[in-house]
Amino acid sequence: MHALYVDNAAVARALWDLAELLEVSGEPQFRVRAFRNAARAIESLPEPAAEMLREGRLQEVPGIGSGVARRVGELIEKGKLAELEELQKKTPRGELVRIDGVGPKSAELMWRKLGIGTIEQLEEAARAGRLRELPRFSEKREQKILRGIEAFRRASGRLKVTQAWPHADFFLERLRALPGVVRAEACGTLRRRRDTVGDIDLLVAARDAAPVMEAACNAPGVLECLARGDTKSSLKLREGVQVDVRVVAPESWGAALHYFTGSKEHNVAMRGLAIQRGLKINEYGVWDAEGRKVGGEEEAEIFASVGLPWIPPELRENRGEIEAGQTGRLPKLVEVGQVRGDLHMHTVETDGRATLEEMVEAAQKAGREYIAITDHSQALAMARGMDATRLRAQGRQIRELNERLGGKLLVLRGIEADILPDGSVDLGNQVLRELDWVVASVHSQFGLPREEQTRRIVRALESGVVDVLGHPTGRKIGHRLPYEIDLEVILAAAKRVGAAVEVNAYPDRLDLDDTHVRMAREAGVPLIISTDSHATTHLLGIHWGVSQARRGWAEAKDVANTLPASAFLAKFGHHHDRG
DNA sequence: GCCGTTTTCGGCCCGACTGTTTTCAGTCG
Repeated sequence: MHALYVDNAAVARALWDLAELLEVSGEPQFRVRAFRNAARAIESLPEPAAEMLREGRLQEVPGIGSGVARRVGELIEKGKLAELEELQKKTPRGELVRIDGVGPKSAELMWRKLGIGTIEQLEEAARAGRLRELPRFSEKREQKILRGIEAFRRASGRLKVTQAWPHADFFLERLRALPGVVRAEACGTLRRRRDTVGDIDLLVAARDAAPVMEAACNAPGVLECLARGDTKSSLKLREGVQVDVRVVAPESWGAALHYFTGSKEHNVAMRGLAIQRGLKINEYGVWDAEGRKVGGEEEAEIFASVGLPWIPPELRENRGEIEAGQTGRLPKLVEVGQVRGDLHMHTVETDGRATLEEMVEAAQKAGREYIAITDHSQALAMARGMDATRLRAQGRQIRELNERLGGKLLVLRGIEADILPDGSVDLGNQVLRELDWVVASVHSQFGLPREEQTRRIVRALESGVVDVLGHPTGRKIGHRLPYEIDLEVILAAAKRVGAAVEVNAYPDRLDLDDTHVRMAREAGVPLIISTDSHATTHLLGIHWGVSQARRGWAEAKDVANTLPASAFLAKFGHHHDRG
């Protein structure tokens, strides 16, 4: 049978769905967890699972055995899992467990007693106060569930950037290979690098649009063609993603790219400037009062026509970028190539999937000059957090490793220490002072009132042992809202004690986000962009964080880990006795 | 379902919080 195009994200998604449905069906946790582990493993594979399966190497991946391999095979052969479809028919309530505060037991109970099978029905029941009829449910619980639904909704229908890019790349590659295609790019929110995207907008420059429309609609993975015009088609992919493909003539490329990149607010402001100059900007070009075309092939021409330098897409939100351009004050945004250090990552010692040596090797390949190993501290029992003894043992390992590396990569002895509810930092100052690098993060008590949560974090910063506040707002995109904090107060405290704030590049987090980055920058608090890697492949994701920093107007000078190792250590090296 | 092997069976990160509990089930990380 002919093999279908099924990317790793799609395989992983099928496994996630399967795990979810098995969970609410009352399957043993271990079986459910096995599928989730496998899904995570597949998500972070450096190459297509389909290929590894064909070459018989898939089962070598930790977490993937014969069961998962068989299911991956079925997905590639048939594009679906019979078992999954069966469960979806029988067990429509799987999606309920996506809501923070709803687990398998509640989902099952709500289904059995109230017939609630979808998030929509759950919301309706919670609003109507019907959930409190259930045992162990209350009005308070209903409110919590409604908040969970809000967090889910805020990202629902939207894709995380990591999910969107592989689809965009897949199409771009195919489209660029077509004869007659001059250029092809992703635009819209994808090009502006927002943390989530609604749909995928692709722009193609070609003289003849028909072959492009043809190729797009018939690409593998296209479930249906929602609309097919002469120059624009909308496709729905099997994974539920919508892709819009638009073709323009090469001489309109720049104008169209600008137009479809947006944001709408930015475009409105730009067109306003054009009107002041007696010009008109549309997606085909820039036109003077007599209707003559005065530009449009290159994007820079659009900006030049209204007296602006080219503005990077990440800034195009009408948040002052036009004024900055007019006054020559556009920031020189940080670039991914400028990041030298990665200061947040985990190993098998706690909840990472790679060993210290594997992480070091991968970090070298990723081009880092220095890294910090920051496994969890003991308070995070779920991740097998380290006590002082294990931490010191790891420190000795790192010291030996540094000797062997001979300076090719500098490995800092670090930790991601829990900020306890009272604001103390797990493991205590004495132990932490032996380290080179301390990330401190909140992993518990997310629901504290704003003042208390703020005070907790400020107190941790004031301990003086914290180098950087990890994922400062705690959000998980599409799952958990940020916890309630007064970031201004926290930034002021960080500034006072000389601590940095993290731009966590992990795609589920992207925390700080763009607006918070800008606040930190304006408060004069250094940023640290780190991957929070739990596997070697995650180390390559630093650019997700760089994009958020760029959206927050960050320059290299605002990002401390763009410094060479020596300068970085001079800035943060208040510790001593470095290996 | 995955894993390891002194193991092809019998384990599988497990402690803390929350709410509603009158002793703990459910959820989270």
